[in-house]
Amino acid sequence: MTEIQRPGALYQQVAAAIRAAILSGEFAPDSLLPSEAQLMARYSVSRPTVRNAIAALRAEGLIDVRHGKGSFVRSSGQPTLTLERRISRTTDSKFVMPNGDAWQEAEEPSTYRTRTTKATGRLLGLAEEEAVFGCDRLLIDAATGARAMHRTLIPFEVAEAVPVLADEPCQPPVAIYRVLTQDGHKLWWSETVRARMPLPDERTTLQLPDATPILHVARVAHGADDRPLTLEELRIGADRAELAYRITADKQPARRART
Amino acid sequence: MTEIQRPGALYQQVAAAIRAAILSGEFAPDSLLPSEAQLMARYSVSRPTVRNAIAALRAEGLIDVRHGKGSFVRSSGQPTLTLERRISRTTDSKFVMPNGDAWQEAEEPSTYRTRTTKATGRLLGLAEEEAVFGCDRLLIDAATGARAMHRTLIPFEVAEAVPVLADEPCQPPVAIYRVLTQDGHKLWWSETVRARMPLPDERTTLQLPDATPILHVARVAHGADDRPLTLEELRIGADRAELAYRITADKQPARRART
DNA sequence: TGACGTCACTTGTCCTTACGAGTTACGACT
DNA sequence: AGTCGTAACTCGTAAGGACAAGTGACGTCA
Repeated sequence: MTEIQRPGALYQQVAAAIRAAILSGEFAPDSLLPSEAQLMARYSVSRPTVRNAIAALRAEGLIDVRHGKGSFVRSSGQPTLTLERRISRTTDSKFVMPNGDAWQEAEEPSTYRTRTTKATGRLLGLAEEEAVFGCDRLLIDAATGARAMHRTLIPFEVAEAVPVLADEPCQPPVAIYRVLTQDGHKLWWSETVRARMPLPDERTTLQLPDATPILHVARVAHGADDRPLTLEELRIGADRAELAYRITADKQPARRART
Repeated sequence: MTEIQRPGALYQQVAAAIRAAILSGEFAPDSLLPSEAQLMARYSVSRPTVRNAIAALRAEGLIDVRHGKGSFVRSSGQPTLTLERRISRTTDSKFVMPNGDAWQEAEEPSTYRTRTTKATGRLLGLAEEEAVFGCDRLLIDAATGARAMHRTLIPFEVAEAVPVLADEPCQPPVAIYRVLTQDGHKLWWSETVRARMPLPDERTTLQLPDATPILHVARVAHGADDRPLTLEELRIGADRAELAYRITADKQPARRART
């Protein structure tokens, strides 16, 4: 089991041996791996080689290393927080989101004026550098402790058409949906999901472990004429959260794929 | 601009300086960074320190390094392949998926018998180690060259109820939908989206660059009594693909969040 | 008994040196 | 003119040493 294979660089052989030992169950989840010194002796390699192998396994998200303690097999921990991306209406015409009341706001949401980037502008049907209201929230799931960054963007043009929004643009999403509906819009939403590695500031505010990507969800609320009204961005560590959608077949034949 | 900040380890200061230079635009996307030797001179540090800083930036997905050539600023490349996760029915009762005909199959799909894992069993409403049909496909997008791994799992019980499936279980998803519908099922689908770092074999078959997570989508087709019928898994590099969903408000009030 | 200091262990950082391997361009030889 | 080898660059791998910093246990001292 501790044998070293032929192919590739030495540190890759060491990494492959440790990886195989982990996947085979020889090293159980949450258990302590041999120390660097022990691995040096076990495979007869130098410390840089061992550290290089360990760095590779960290980048794969297989192990966690704690200064002064050692390397631990990461518990792949399937069960996570499932975010149901549905929106419902109650009988008294309020909007409700399945996970809505499980989140706690870590601090007062901060409102500000900002401008669209190329990406956010495209989603809102605006050019770059258009003025919008922004509202940032840091959400914490009460049960799991999972953290999420939430941002709402509202174009000035949309807010000005709805006095309640222009007056207080930083409201919870479901409240904004209600206001827009009362303004005569029949809402539907489009979401795009992306995954990427976090920037350093996202890594710290979301308290992410090594090699943990984030899910980046952009939800656009569409109203009359299918015009984009608001944009919500949700960023959450992919180690603890998954997204859930419901799909039903629509009747129109799909248009031809890109020409 | 080449100044080194105070906080943290030397290599982190170097990494922060380079990162700031990239984000400020001093180093444009796709441009060549200074070589390791030049960075050693610029910051008066040793080569391991420079390499450690570069390794940190690689893990963040900010740069790509090519052996013998140098380090390049990764073009953050927003525009990607958008996978519309919708399902439509044509007038002649076929099912169509928006991106369906843009994919090419890299090789013959392989059918086999396998068993559910804990995760796939849960999604199919089965226990662990239940026998199922499996069908793997490697898909390549004709336009962008993006690669995706696709797998369909069909429980024996479901296939046996539909002779066409038991006879030839490895059919395209839309064909399976049609067969199930002709068998009397009124279909709807649930999808769960996760992101994680790829395993080594996924890294190679999907040809992923460094620090690139994968999107892992599991789609379950539900039929009569909302019983799970089939499971499709799609794995694709998050550097080139994004998922798109459409949401409409449903009427039922959402149940209380977990107690 | 309690508090605290020390020590032995862990990983983190940083340096020096050496050579292997991929890339490119230049120049000499045919 | 064309071909090919070499040289000079790049990053990759590997070894050695030294010290800093976090952790936990043990033992001493009050």
